[in-house]
Amino acid sequence: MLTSPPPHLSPRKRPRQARATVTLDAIFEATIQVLIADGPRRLTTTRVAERAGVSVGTMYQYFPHKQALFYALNERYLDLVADKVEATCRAQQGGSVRDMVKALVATYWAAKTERVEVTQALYKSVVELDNEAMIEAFACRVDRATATMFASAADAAFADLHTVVLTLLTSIFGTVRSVFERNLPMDEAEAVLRQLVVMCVAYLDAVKLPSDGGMAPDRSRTVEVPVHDAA
Amino acid sequence: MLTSPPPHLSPRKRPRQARATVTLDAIFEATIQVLIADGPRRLTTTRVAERAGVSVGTMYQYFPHKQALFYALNERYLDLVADKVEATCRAQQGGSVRDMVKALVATYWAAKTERVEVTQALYKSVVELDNEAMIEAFACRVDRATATMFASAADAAFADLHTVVLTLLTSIFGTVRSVFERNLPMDEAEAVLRQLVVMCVAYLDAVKLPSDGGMAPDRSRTVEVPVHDAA
DNA sequence: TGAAAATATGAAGGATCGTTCAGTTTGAGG
DNA sequence: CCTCAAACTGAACGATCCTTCATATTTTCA
Repeated sequence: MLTSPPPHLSPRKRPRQARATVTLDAIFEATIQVLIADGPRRLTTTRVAERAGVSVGTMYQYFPHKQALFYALNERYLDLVADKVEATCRAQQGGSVRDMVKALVATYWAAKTERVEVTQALYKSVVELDNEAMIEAFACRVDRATATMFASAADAAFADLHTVVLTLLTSIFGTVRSVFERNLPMDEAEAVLRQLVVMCVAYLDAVKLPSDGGMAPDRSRTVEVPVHDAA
Repeated sequence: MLTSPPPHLSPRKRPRQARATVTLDAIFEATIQVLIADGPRRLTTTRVAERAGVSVGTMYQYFPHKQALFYALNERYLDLVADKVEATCRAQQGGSVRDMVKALVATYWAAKTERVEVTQALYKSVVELDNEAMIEAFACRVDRATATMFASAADAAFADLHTVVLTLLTSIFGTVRSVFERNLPMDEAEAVLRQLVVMCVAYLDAVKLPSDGGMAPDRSRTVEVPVHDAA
């Protein structure tokens, strides 16, 4: 969590006892289930509470209002995805560009397909939520991890790494989202994904600096890419 | 409009007099404005009517309920975008792959940036709408036009045109959407767009069939790509 | 011009939903 | 076991909101 949520969206209190944690998890899971079953419009505080097996009042002990619940839910999810991407990036340090792209696409796709309905439900719950800051924070984490990874590539270097990474991630995330939106059948979806890897590799090959005949980039230590705050 | 909307979402009646047409346009425009100013959650039948300068009852003469209004609004918009893409595809018949990609990206981007707030507002209004069929219809039109265009390319041919087009469009549309979602500053957004073109061209170059030394594809007549219904 | 059709009005009904709070139950620590 | 804080309950309130319909106004056209 790079940035804490805006004050009006932050939780009321944190659970101190074990049962409270259980309750919170139940509320989150119930929210997802109601979102899937009834859609965002029929997602009601009462319905969520009922499904979670708690009373409405309990929800309001943790969240000042419905929006805060949504916010926390999405934040939880994005944090999880960011974790996975970061792990992948770490694992691919020093590898080939092709492997990096493959791993990146696979990781993101896996994270989104693990529970397809959840992903689609969350895409919808995002609406009407001041989630600019949240997305920004997510993007920041992923940008940084990806840039660090590509900076360590064994077989390529890039002049404008920032733009390259931005393009790559925007297109990967966007493409995956588009695949979900179009509701493509599995076989076509997977075909597009495979092609996406081809596309990204071809792109990186097109924009990489000409290799200096044998002088491989120094990989003796990990290059940390500085945080670049987009104003 | 390839498919008519599901019965429960179709308009109640069509305007027969001039003033009715004016009213309808006012309602659509008001919907957009309220969507932008107040967000989808505060978008109320009363508010829309008020902004449109008509009474609530008038709205219900044309739409059986609020959702139908949303549906019609989005359908209108998508039809417009599809029109533009089709026009571009027609204009690029027989050109080079690079020009085609450039034109495609430019057209889609222009359509979405013409009124940025509208685009973002509509992205949000789409939620919670049985718009699968609508998106499917849009995708169908655009897929077909794009496939026809690329089939006529002067400098390349493709083995699996269907998959290539699907990949290309999914990534272009997805990337544009992602750019909007991240709210990138204009200069970065445009940089990504330029890179996107590079990316697509590199991809097409990577998957095109090896040119048969001088035997250019027959461009004497336009090849119509058959409609491919995704079951 | 006059009647029929199309269009517009907006107060009122009915239903749902978010949120509160006074009171109860449960768990932790001494 | 006792006490206090933490956690939980759910009926009730107030605020909207969607939709209808009886009525009024405007346009068409014979």
